[in-house]
Amino acid sequence: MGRSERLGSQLPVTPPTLADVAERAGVSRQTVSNAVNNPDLLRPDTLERVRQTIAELGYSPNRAARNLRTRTSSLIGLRFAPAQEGTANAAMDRFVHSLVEASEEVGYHVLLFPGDDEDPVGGYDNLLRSTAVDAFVVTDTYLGNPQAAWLSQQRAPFVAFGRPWDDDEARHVWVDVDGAAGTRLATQHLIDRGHTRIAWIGWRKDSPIGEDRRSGWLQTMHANGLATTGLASRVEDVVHSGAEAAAVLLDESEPTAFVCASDTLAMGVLHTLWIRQLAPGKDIAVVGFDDSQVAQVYPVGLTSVRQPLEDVAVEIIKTLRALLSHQPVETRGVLLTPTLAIRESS
Amino acid sequence: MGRSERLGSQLPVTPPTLADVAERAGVSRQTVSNAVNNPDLLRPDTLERVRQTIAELGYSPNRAARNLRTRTSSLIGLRFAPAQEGTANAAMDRFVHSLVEASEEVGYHVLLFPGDDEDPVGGYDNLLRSTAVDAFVVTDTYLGNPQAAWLSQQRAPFVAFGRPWDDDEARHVWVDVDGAAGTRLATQHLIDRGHTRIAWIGWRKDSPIGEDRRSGWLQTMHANGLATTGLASRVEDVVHSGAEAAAVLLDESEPTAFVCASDTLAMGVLHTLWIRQLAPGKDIAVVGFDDSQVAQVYPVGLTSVRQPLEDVAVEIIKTLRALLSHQPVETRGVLLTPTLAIRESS
DNA sequence: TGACGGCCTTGGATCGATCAAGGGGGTGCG
DNA sequence: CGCACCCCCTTGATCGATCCAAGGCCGTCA
Repeated sequence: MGRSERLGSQLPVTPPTLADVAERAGVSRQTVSNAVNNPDLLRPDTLERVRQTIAELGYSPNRAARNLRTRTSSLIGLRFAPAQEGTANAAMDRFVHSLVEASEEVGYHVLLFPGDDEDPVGGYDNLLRSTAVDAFVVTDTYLGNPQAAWLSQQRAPFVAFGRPWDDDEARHVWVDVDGAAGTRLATQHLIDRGHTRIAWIGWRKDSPIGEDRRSGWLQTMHANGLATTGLASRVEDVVHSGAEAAAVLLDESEPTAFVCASDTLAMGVLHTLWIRQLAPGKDIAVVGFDDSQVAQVYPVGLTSVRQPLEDVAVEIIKTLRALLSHQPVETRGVLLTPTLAIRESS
Repeated sequence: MGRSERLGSQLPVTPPTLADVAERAGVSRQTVSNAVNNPDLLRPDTLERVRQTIAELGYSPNRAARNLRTRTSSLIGLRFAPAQEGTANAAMDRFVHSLVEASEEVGYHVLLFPGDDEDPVGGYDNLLRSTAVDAFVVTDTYLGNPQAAWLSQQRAPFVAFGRPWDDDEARHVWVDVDGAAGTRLATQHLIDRGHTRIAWIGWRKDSPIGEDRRSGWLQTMHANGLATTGLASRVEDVVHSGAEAAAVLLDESEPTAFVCASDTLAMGVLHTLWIRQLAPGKDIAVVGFDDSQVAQVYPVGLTSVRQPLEDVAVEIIKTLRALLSHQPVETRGVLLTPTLAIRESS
């Protein structure tokens, strides 16, 4: 029902209140409240009658009133930063959607607020002080970002997407994707395809995420008794850096395959291959990281490590609920394993 | 200040209320309220005193209480759908960020909720009934989508991003980007580069957006006295369709340039060029639409029409504010002009 | 008959900000 | 001197749901 009825009816100027429902159903306000929040307390027939009236009137509890009384908002704050121009990093889009879906499942909504590099905690502070959100999801836990520490100190409930790499003191809960496992997958995949000289193009050494991903490549190479000297390069995360690194590696070490820390870098590699008339997937294999739209749309599909962002979102919400209901959180961190989206480039 | 003080202080278990501030400042609650909302009503010295106390206590009005009393939420609802896998359409990401920024400027926040093709108005209905949001921004105004009509009927305030193509009855306000102007820019750009045989690859005829973009190409060609017969193709918005269309057009009509309705299709064209050993930008020019990350990251930078999403967001918020303050909205629709991001492919 | 438990009602207070009306003190004017 | 008036501030009621405590009604069982 609902559907056609809703299409036909028009919302009154002021929506019905709990008292309206109570009067119409011939019960007390308390009973209506119970029908909504503690159905078990009602006798089945009364419950049915109240529910019917609720449906007839199209009643829905006023959020503001409920929020005020219960001191909750059912809102989760998320600082929304757009993907950087000129990179292939499109993870945010998919993650946000997953988070919105997962939140909805348990009655939460996602509230976005802008970020400000000048005052990284300002947005959080405002929302917290005005009790506009119940909790936060923090996504940018990179080196030196004060948000997690600050939120912890404020005793604000939050879950981080990303490990507290640099901070052994951190006591907050987090969910992350095992980058090393991703590059292990990628490297093993290439080894299974018969490659032995597999190069790594990653980020600069000050990126713990980059070093983590690199370690997956390194481990797998060694575990398979393969040499790695002269096969690794660390550069900026921009296309032309990836292209240059690939050119140098090809000249000096003659790899037959590349594993990259990002799709952006992988695009650089593909560019170099194109210039040198080398066919990706045939002459040289390439694997990227993030399974961005670029990887999916590039004419020679780019094999890429795909983060299980849907699962990350579900895990985050699950943790958040435990946190908010003051249940003891059993594990401080959850590490999920990515998958490999295999395409023509490998 | 603020910053260092905030970092040092810890939020109390329950934040200070208006009454706390009032007592500490030696004034009444109403006076504090006025200090926040109607500073003009206070004598300068009183105002200063109250403001100082507010700063000392770190007071911020409780959202829920304010929302309840004023019957507003300062929240704008946006249905968040992720970019389709396998396409290059990354506009949502940038648009959402722009909207979040523009909202913040005027004291609004963006609330995301998931979409459901089964029940397209369900999410809107819930939020509306529970008075959780003040207004909506509707983005998917494609053919046959009942949202705009439904919201209009409910008298729910909303602004659409996208024209009501198919509905002459529509009386709601909207903001849109002039797609035809975009393809005019693209086509003229190619003509200026000396091209005369410029092909069009667009979407199927049932897409009004596609037809709009196509008309820009057509107009510009004719305005310059150039022939268009045999130079147009309408296909699905997937990479391989673009590739096939390009192959056919190259064989049958020998164009020297392509204007595409999307970056996805443009990628298809680039693929065909690659197979045929034709150099994009040298042998054949290509222009896409949307300035997606793919266009930016593709090794041969793809020239692409860029929608002014920041301006769209600002315009939407401006309109929304007028709508909510019951000011007469002077114009029913606003049409913004895109720009051309010129890269190596043309 | 009385005690008891299940189910509902009643009345009130509460969350914290805002609205609407009212009060006190000073000034100006007849 | 008295009254009107304005400025600045205060007071009580209100938004709608939830929480709490007390009690009523009815049927069952000892």
